[in-house]
Amino acid sequence: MKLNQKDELLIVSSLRNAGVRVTKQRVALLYILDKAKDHPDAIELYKRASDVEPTISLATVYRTLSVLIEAKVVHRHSFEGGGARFEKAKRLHHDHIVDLNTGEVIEFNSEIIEKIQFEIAAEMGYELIHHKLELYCRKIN
Amino acid sequence: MKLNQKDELLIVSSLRNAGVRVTKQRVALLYILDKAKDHPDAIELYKRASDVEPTISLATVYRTLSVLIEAKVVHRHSFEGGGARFEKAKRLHHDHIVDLNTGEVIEFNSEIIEKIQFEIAAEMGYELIHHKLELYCRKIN
DNA sequence: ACGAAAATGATAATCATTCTCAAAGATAAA
DNA sequence: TTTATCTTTGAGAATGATTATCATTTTCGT
Repeated sequence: MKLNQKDELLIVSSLRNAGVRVTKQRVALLYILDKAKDHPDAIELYKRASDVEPTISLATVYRTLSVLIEAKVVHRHSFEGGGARFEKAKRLHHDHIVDLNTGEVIEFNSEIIEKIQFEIAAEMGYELIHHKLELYCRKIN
Repeated sequence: MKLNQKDELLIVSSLRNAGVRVTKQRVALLYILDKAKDHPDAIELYKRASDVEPTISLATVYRTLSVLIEAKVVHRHSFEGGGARFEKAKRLHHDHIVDLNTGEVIEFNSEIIEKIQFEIAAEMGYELIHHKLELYCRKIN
């Protein structure tokens, strides 16, 4: 699969903006992450990115993920019962519901919880930098 | 180190209560978990349990942890930047603040957040089974 | 105490992730 | 655009955590 010029420009400027060198492997991976509607693991990202840029290797997928996480462009998750999964950072923060039956991951966000978290951290003498909230659930019915 | 008879009886009945067979290795590990004030990883538990029961192996530490987690007697955590860490389940649920500078883990709990979580899950058509909330913080001052 | 079923230690195997290093590629300056 | 420097890459080896294997030992209801 080939990515169009408009997508390519956006991705390239994201990378520049993140202060990292632009390579075709990085463009392919970030493109795939941007397009993903789920939360893939490293192997799955490798497969998908290989379709765009066959010269990418698994080592580079891991290296690039580390770089993008460092630059806060990508988030790493380690939900129960499995390896690390990744997603491109979005404008607004969100947390996750994990369906214990299907493994599906759904996003949600709660202003109230976010606010209380800040208060709790402050009360205990801490500045909240970031957080993770995972709700492990089963579908009703 | 040797554990006294009172401790031993308590641990043995915990194991019986959890519906698992009682072995000296399991007693040693659960004793160590019960005594721990921190959140050790498997190797650290292996070291500490070896002191009580030198015949225990690392494989048995992992196996027993799985058994105790299945029985809901132990919780597994995977905080950012490190392997799995374990703690004995307590009466009341709690969440964790992770000090990004020291790695120290502090427990807290918030009735309000717990309540909102249930509401959010219900709103989205899910039954909340359990959850994980981790606040990554830095000490103020 | 007996016997079926389960747990154990030692070690091999697996799995995800990181490291190594020579070659290729990206960037900035000329 | 050519060059010089510094970074990134692929391939595969290495690592580290966790799980599986299997012969032997232990548990526990009878």
